[in-house]
Amino acid sequence: MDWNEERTAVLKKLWLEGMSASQVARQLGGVSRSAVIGKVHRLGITAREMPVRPRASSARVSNRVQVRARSTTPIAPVRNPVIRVAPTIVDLEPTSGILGLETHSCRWPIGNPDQTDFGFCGREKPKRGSYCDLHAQGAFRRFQSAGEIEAWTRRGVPEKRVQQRLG
DNA sequence: CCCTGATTCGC
DNA sequence: GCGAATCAGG
Repeated sequence: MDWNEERTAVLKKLWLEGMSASQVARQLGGVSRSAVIGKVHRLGITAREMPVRPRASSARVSNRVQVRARSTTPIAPVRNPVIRVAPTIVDLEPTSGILGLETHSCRWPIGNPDQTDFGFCGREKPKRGSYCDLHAQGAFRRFQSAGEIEAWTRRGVPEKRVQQRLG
């Protein structure tokens, strides 16, 4: 789905009429809310005229009208597989074993799982994410294909943990 | 949990 | 330019 003139025009119209990004996305079909927001920004039409911003919570006009108005199913968004590789880039002493991990503990594995000194970084991490700032830095890289991963790993990255998730 | 727009950054 | 992931919030 590309932003041809027609779709762009519809986007502008609906957006300037006050539709939310997700509403516009549903209307257009084939694009996500993020795509709409991104496009809106690129078009520079971020600011809409809001004579009186109802301000209050999610400006729902009427629950029952809205529910009934929900139209037929849109599109199954197709996403590429996201494969992440976390190479070992930082050497620190583990501060924790699996059992010592708390919700705030960095999950970065250190050492060889077969060795007794294997553990996890365990240092303070942000609420989001699995790793402390140090380990999160540069730890992730996005790949689109298995071949790309091979190329990367063959580049001499010592330890790797590969997880694949779809969607 | 549902939702909103804003921003970043690999592609 | 594109938009998923993330952020920051209602």
